[in-house]
Amino acid sequence: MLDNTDQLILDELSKNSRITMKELGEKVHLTGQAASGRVAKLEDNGLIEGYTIKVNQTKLGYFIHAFITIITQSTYHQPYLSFIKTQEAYIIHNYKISGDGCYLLECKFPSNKALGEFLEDLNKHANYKLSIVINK
Amino acid sequence: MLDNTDQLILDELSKNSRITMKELGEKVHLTGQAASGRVAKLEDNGLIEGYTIKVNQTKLGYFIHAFITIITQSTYHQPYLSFIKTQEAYIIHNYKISGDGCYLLECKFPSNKALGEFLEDLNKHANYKLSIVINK
DNA sequence: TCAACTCCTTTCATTTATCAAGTCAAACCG
DNA sequence: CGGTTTGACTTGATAAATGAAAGGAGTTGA
Repeated sequence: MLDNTDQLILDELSKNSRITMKELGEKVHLTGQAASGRVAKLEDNGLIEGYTIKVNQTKLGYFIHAFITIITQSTYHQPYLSFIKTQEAYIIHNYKISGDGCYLLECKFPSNKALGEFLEDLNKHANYKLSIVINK
Repeated sequence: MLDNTDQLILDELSKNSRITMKELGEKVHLTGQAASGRVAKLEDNGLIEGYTIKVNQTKLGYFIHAFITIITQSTYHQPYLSFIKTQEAYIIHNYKISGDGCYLLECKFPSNKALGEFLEDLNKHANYKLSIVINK
């Protein structure tokens, strides 16, 4: 269902999704038209979910990247879930997890002040453990 | 340094990085050439770090998405770092963190068997706490 | 006021994408 | 075996996007 050429196409598009179909074709030894057809199939199959960019969050002013493990006191998660919906600017992902905690929240903040205020509000709905990303 | 139009451009490219410059221009009320110029500047400034695709990992056969908190016994992290370099197929990100643990490892695995073997090898170099992603 | 700059638009030549046939090989089936 | 079907690719023609050059409008500062 997914041959070596398709794999190469995914690799190339991961590296540069704005490559022309002609160039992509050259890299995988096809014409642009054939490459384009392959890509269309990968989209139809749902393997390629979308085309996006990598944005440098630090240059956007988000200097803090954090993971917050959430432990909700009660079995009612709704207050927490409602809360984070109001904080979309800071939230990158909210993963429901098994293991130590109920959720793993990946966030970004412009300053310690913003982080502090966020944690204060968060604490009304859940307990947490904070991990700040230092690197990579 | 970054005006509202630039912000809109980043939003549009995040949603679809393969949009044509002409279409992008229409969305932000510029000509294609002007939009193209803006994008070139965003690239030069390093705000746009690259163009990529979102791949459906489940359809690629990676059914398990996990976060592993790493606690190295010794202060010497090299054995762990060398180990994960040999496991690139499974590693999405390796974040150095402050807080509970030394690293936060985001990984993907095709099966519980692969996960199990990975953890067994990992345990030779570090202790860990495993969280499996259930959702979102 | 003038010059230098920035940012945008217009125009045009070039490149790229797209659509419609047409080719080829493998698989299927009487 | 021969014929048909199917899937994946190529070729060729046309429409669309891109990139470069020229120029205009607004801003800044001497």
